[in-house]
Amino acid sequence: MERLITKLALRDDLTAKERDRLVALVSRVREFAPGDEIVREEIPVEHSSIILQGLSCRQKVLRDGRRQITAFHIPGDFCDLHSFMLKRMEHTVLAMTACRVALVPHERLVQVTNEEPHLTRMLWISTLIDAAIHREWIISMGRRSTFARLAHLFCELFVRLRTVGLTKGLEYSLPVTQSDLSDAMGISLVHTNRTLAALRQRGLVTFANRTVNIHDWAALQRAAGFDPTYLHLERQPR
Amino acid sequence: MERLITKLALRDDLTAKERDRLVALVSRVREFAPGDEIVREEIPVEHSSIILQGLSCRQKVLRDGRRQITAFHIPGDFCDLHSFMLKRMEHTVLAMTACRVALVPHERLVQVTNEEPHLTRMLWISTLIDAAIHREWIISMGRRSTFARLAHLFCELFVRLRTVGLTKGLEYSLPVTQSDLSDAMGISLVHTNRTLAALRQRGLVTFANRTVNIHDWAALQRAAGFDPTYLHLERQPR
DNA sequence: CGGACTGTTGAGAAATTTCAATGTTGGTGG
DNA sequence: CCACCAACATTGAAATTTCTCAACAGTCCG
Repeated sequence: MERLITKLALRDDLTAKERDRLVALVSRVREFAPGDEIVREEIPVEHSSIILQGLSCRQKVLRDGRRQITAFHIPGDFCDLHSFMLKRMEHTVLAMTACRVALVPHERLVQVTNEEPHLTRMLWISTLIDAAIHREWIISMGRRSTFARLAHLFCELFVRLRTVGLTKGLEYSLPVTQSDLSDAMGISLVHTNRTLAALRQRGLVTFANRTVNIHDWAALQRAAGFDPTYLHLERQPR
Repeated sequence: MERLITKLALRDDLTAKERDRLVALVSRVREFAPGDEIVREEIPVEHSSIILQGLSCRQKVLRDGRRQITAFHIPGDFCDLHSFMLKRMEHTVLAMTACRVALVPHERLVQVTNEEPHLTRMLWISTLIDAAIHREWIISMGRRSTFARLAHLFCELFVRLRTVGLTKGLEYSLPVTQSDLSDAMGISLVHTNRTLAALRQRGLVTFANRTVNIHDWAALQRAAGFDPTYLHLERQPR
């Protein structure tokens, strides 16, 4: 929870009361094993989930079996806050590692949004940033080379993980397979493998042993066309 | 404004007072010519925009000149409600036709969100649906053939326009060029042209004279893998 | 009538996928 | 401790998709 609060507080101050209300949202904590579905497509839910520990992703499997990952959720992410209002989920949220997840009953969210307008706006913002990340992915998939696209993802995750204290220097853990990366980038596994090799050879970044190691942060950003503005990490009173 | 209210009311009832407050949000109405920037990237704004008439898009131009369209905004869309909280915009909103736009000062939005929690949730929902549309685009760009991708776009726009009464039968006006479609789908102009020809030849849909004509709605949906659930058009009390 | 914008077509080049084989690693049971 | 298995990563090569370049046609409008 500390991480969620840290993230929200980046954008505007939270009062002690607001922090308390956030903490009180949680009804219980659940553990998921790698591969478990945290939220299953189609099944209406009565609570939203905050990732406390572990990595999860939002994905959709098409009828022909192809899979697309639309987002990664890291600790501190309110990963399906939107299910609070859009009960029917079109996607599955999948635990990629062991995950510890805080469950927030929707009726508590209704209460909080009735009583705490400022906190409501702060939560709203976090969903708006999710949308901004989606737009950046669309740009990546549409108009960036696979090389730049992968570089951009590594940049995005680096910045997001750093905000919640999950990087060490220029290194961070990204416990996914190359196949997962492929499904996030919309390319084939073979091509992912070759593009990773190219990123490595150019001395930008290495992805090995489920760890991302950035060799040249400035060059990586340049190659990716990465501009962190869209993550809205600066203070912006609401 | 009627269209915005229609759309919101699809999901849950709005009281007369809430409708009035929505209408009272608007400070003035501006007209834009085709090609005008309704919202310019980087420039902090003090109001949000509701499209009353005309077609606009959200786009980003990369340093190398390539362009990606991330969304189309149709009449009734609160096209940059998120700027209310994320002042710095990373994208430009461009008028593709002559547009009539209602301007909503951010301070009125703060007031409304302070005083009308239910209406706030309804507005929040509309941004969540924008995000759901983004995710569907990511899926399209990542894992659907260009054929299915274009088909999917035509399905999406058909359903969205129909909700605000802007279709006639299986036909609707889509005043964009093939080049615009290319920049939305992340493919080249030539390839767009050929894919449109294929859609036409297979008897699914024709795009000509800036008009989309659906020949076989069932087959088009099937080819696109289109499932309108993500647009959340059913009633869902909040 | 001419020019600007848009749409169409052909053909070679480049990116990406698919298929298929091989290498590597880490865990497990004997 | 080791053989073996499963999952993951790597590589080569042909097939396919998509892009780029380039030319030309159609339309609208001043």
